[in-house]
Amino acid sequence: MSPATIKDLARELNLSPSTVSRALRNHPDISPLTKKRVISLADKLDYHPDSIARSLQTKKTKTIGVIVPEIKQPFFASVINGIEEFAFAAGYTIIVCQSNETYEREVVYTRSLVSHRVAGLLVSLSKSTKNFDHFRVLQRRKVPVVFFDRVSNEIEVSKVVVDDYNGAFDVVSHLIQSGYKRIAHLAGPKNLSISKFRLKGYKDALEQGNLAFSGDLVVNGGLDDTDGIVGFQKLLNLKPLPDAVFAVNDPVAIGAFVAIKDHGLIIPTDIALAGFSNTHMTSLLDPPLTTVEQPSYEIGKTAAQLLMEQINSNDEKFVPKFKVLKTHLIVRGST
Amino acid sequence: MSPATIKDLARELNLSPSTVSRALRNHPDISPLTKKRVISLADKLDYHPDSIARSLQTKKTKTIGVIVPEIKQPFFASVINGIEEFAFAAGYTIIVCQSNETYEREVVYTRSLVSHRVAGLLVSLSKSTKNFDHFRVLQRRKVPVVFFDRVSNEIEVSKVVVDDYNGAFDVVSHLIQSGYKRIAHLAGPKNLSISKFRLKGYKDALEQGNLAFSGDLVVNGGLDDTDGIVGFQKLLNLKPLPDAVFAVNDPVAIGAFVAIKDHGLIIPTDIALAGFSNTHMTSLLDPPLTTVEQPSYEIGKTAAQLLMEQINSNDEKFVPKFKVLKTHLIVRGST
DNA sequence: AACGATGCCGCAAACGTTTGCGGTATTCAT
DNA sequence: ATGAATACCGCAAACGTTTGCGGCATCGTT
Repeated sequence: MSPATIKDLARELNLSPSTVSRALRNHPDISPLTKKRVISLADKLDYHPDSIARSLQTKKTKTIGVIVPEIKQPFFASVINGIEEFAFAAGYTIIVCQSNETYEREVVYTRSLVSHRVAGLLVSLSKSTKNFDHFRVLQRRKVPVVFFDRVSNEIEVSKVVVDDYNGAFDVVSHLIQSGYKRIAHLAGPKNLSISKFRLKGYKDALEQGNLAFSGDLVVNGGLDDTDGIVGFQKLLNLKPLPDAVFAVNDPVAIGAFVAIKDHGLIIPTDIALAGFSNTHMTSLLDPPLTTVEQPSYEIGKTAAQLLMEQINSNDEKFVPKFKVLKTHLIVRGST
Repeated sequence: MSPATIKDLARELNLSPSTVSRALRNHPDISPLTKKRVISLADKLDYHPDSIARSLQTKKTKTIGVIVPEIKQPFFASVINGIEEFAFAAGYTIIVCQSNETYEREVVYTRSLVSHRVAGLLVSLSKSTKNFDHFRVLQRRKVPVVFFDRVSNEIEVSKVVVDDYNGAFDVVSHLIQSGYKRIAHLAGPKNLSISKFRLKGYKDALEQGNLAFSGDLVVNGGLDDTDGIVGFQKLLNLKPLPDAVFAVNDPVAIGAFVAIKDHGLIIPTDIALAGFSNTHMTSLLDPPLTTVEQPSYEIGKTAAQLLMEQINSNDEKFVPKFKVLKTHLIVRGST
């Protein structure tokens, strides 16, 4: 019927609940004999400790919260994969939330996770959050937080990102060395760290390649494939068409990809195209997409790792760490 | 510092914890005035109820467990998306686990979720689980479970699947009507329901099209793209090559896709190819892949919905429901 | 024989809620 | 003025754990 409790075991064995509790956790105060008796009865009755009750007592919990913009984006799915693996190995479970790129749901979820007394939080910011008070609340409550991928420097927490700047710099440099002269950029939301750094890498690569930067060549948009489509439409208005496009990420690149094909242009002879992320499928396009590899699984893993360290450290003054993971240029047929 | 509790509010207002508790939940016994006082102090102190403590008392919890084989598979990511949306709207949070296709982790996770006293479980079976005792335990404990996509009829619970049989039947019929005569099938793990039904649909479509079924033309494998690659290698041993391939799902189809191209064969003139799932990217292949649309988001949504119904129904004898969602053939360039 | 050390175990409080029951003051009808 | 009804609130127990402290035997030492 209803699950067996410690009291049930105690009654059955003529012991006190305290003794049973200690026996189950292998406390030295308990004799080997009673330990055996307790344990054998425990799995005879299929006893499993009520983690709710335990959490209430210890004021600790073995679950961590994860907030991502969207689960279905392959990048985030892969990050979650990494988080889950690491968390599982550490005996933690993860509760997954998606902000759907909205600020409101992000704060609702942080509240909810606080209510759940999670041991820590792993979050990648929604593209529309410009206010960070909900994270300051967490800091006051001393619940560890680490940002990944979409980070902000308004909050002092550990962060793990990829080297967006150098990734962008490398891929644009590659375009330049391949002879392209008018390189456009489909940029992401301005307030996102990834957008800023990739734009900066783009600019600096142009400068180093002695190519003039022109505001006309960068169009701001979102992060989805539809943004790639409308972004490319805008580029079509330019007098001399760009001969290359660097998209802020793979979905946008894919959008541009179909838009380019729809316009009858040939990749990479008419126009080159490069993305960012190395989504699994981009290698299967025709031509396959040049992009920069983003170690999504590792991002998740090291973010979880950083969080664990912070959870297990009772240092009064924890100094946030900042990890940037190397990217890796992958040259394929699209450039 | 440490979060405000109901006792803190009570002390501050010279009330009893019971009154505060009732005031917060808008209990009719409490005067409008004290309700106002309580509520205003509550959000002044940024009070949020401790759901741990509440769960211990009410023996209910507002979280549901989700077990999938792998998060990073786009299909499951999309299902989780649907689950999360529905759960959020109902005030529930989800804790996500991946079995990594292993039986052992599946049982570990069911135990863990029981310990967490989840309100219910949503699970898609790992391809290697042939024993179902861990679910019988859940039934004895009366915790609602619903299977989705990867189901088993050894356990009597609600299930939601897509119409694998007709989906397969339709796509193979389409191949036949397009004039293909030697249609091979890259099948999935034998014990999986989806494999069985898709194979059956394949067979019946052949029969109805007056094509002989031949065991040589079906090779068994897994569900990943690598399985598609090795599966197609095996097909190359056949005397007259097959002129069409129906893969058990899109990843396998993609594996076959690259294997076919590597062999210099042209799709669809030399050989046709069809998949199953309508993974977002398959439309971008060249040629784009014919496949059958699987409403992944809806699967998640209705699975969550079924679970909620069961959670909220205190019917003694709950009769499991079985929902099969329509599939939809999508004909593209690969056939 | 007396003493301290050690091994093993139970008592009781606590974690933050919820809830049945009872109690007091106020109101209303008579 | 008396009674009953009503409005509002507190007491105390409970949910299933964990843990500090103290207690009783037993053992070894002198």
